[in-house]
Amino acid sequence: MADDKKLTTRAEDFSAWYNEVVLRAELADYSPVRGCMVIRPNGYGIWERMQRALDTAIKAAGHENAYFPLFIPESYLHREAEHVEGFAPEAAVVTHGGGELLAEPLVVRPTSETIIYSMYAKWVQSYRDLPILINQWANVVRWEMRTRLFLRTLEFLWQEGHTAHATHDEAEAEARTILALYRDFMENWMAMPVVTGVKTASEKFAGALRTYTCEAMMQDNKALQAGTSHNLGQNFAKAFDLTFQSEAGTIEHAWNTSWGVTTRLVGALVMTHGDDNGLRTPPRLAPIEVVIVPIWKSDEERGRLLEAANRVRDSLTQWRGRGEDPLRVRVDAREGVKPGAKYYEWELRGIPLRLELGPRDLEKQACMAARRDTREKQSLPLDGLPAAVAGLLQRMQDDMLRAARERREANSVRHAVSYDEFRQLIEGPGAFVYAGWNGDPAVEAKVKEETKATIRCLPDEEFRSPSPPARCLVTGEPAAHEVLWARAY
RNA sequence: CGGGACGUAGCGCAGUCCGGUAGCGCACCUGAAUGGGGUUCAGGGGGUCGCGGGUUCAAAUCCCGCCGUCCCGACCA
Repeated sequence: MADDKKLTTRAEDFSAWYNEVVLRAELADYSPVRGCMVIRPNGYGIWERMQRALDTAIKAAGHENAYFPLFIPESYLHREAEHVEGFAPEAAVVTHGGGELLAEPLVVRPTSETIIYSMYAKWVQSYRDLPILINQWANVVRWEMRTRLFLRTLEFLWQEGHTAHATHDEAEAEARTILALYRDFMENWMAMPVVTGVKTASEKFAGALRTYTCEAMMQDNKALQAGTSHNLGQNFAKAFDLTFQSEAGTIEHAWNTSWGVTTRLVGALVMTHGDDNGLRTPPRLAPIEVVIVPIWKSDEERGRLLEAANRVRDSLTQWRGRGEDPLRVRVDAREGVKPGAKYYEWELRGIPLRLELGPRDLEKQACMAARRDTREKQSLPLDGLPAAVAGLLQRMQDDMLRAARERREANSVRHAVSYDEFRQLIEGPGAFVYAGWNGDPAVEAKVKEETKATIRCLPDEEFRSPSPPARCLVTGEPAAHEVLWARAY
């Protein structure tokens, strides 16, 4: 039946809806190996846009790209006590090579701190060799028990930055700089607002001094950690003899940071912006921003309309009103597929703007423009079309961020007055709930146990309440912090 | 690893209780008409019914064993 074509609605079953969008928008597919994922061209195109934007920003912040090996000697993981505890259980280990049992097993990197800092140790002698600011684009493997397309796969793609500095303050500034960079990307490219802040001890990266996070709210009101930046202190420098001679002549351990974002961002995009018709992509991230659908009835019309559609495409792609960022346009000239079917398909795939061009439009020297985000249609004159389209795309970009922010604020509670009320909020539809915390890990654990909610972060200044709660939500003791609670992916 | 469900065409499923020639929808191929929001009609291709064993004249169906997947928990970007 025609019902096969319909998506499960978000309200009915968010998880089923999410999987359907990812599969049917051809972002990804399941691989023969459980928990791994094949990223299809449509999904990889979005990831490439993300990569390009992030890579540019990371380089502008003074970093260079390099590449370190996939295999890490197993003993490296064991050098930092907390790190091995965090990652050994989910490590994939190679025991054989060339048909022989290996003398030392090789771990497929779950993250590259150990291999990278062991190399930095060779490269650094003097404070003059610092800072080292390196980023790499790579894949990593973590043997998760349960997986989910894009959000948690056994293998995933990411960028991981690894820096070494002469002082704590410099490393701290670096970690904060990257956090701000991530937030800028998530908000201004992905149109996905995030709350930034610092993780609690129980939620921080294994081996870090402090972990900073970007927390996004998905449409089912669950939180998703979209990116992290760690001040590693001297923990890895001590484990890998990463030392330098200071200006004063003393031998010091370097201070490290590491930070990364992953293909999870593609999943975050779907769960932030998708609707009951499929994916919505903010124009800046869309591999194709505009699709032109010519409409014809006869062969004579077909030739005329295709020619017109190509002319419109050329006028858009050749326009330079956006500097070195030409409009990304595609003409859907397929025969045997009705226009309506094309509309549904491009909507499912999230193309921001559709231009319908039929005989009636051509007579009026106009075309019909349909926004993916609001599904509003308007007629645009072909004269001056590129500037109008670019303006419309920019407005869509802004509107999507605003809408996502409004949704988050509508589902955020500045602070719960009682633990009962808190539990009701968290166990109900779910939300971001800000509350007072006395700083005791036991309280954190108790709430997690009872409600499945975790402290997402101690939010940065700009996210805190104007009048923060004075008391700990659970114990009633004076509150040491205001924290953000949520159920999370 | 604990609790639950499922495994039949590329995808989604019915058929299993009560054994008797392998079915439906979508997708795909051919032809014609159609074409401004998922076209219609006609024809067609595609299956060791997860694997192995057993019962039976006869097994997708009943019995035994194995394997795999998904969902709920513990772990996580």
